[in-house]
Amino acid sequence: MNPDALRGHMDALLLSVLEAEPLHGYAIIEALQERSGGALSVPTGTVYPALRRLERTGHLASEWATVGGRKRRTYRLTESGRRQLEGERSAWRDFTTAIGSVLRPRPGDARAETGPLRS
Amino acid sequence: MNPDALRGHMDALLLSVLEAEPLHGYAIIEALQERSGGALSVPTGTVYPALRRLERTGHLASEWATVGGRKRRTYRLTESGRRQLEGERSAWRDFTTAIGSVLRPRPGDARAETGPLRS
DNA sequence: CCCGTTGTGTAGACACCCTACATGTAGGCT
DNA sequence: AGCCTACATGTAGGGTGTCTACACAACGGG
Repeated sequence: MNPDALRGHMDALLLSVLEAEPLHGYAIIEALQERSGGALSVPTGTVYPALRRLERTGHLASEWATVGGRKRRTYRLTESGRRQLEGERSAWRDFTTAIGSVLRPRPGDARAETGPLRS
Repeated sequence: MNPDALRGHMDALLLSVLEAEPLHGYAIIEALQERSGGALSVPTGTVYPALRRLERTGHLASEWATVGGRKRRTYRLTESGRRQLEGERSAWRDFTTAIGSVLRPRPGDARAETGPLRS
């Protein structure tokens, strides 16, 4: 997966995996991989700063917890975050529609015509 | 359209509008707007450098032409560009599939349940 | 005792898109 | 004549979000 392609969609992904239940960073990364069928391998250096960014903008809130001697910072969606997620979803639809309509091959564009089409 | 969302998809867009016929930069920008139903307003400062990048990597070739006193640099797909376009299309499918499967709302995620579901 | 897994985090590099500007021709309007 | 819009190409510099690489730390198994 081209790293640049993720640009601007990270927030949507994070908000989406947190919609059902609060999770900590490490679990979020695993959830992204699992939900995408292994296609998404987001490094920690991307996720942790993004989570802090989303907390700073009020879309997430976090609490510390200790489980089995390990310290976790668990993030959950705020009300603002839920609204943001809806916006991201609609933006995603618009985005894919726009790009898709440009990318979709037009009839006659193929360099090797399949049909006869002669005269 | 969030500028960051376009990141990494510009090449695919340019290659795609050039698939059917060679075009010059200005016409490419108009074609992108038209094909996307007005959703894509890509500034010249994005398109011209991107076209040169694609020419440098061998996916495009260009010739100068003069039409009505105006000088145009007309770009066309190379064979390498056509192969690249196929790759970009398949990458786009993978990308939307991966993001889509994460973004798709799960049953039970809604904060306000519509059904009763009690007991 | 080392190593893999779990877990959080920062620093710096890099890539690419954007804003803003520079330059020039053609044609219409006043 | 002067001005404005459309057409047409291009560069410089800024911003910002993702990545690579690293640091730290606790746990459990071999």
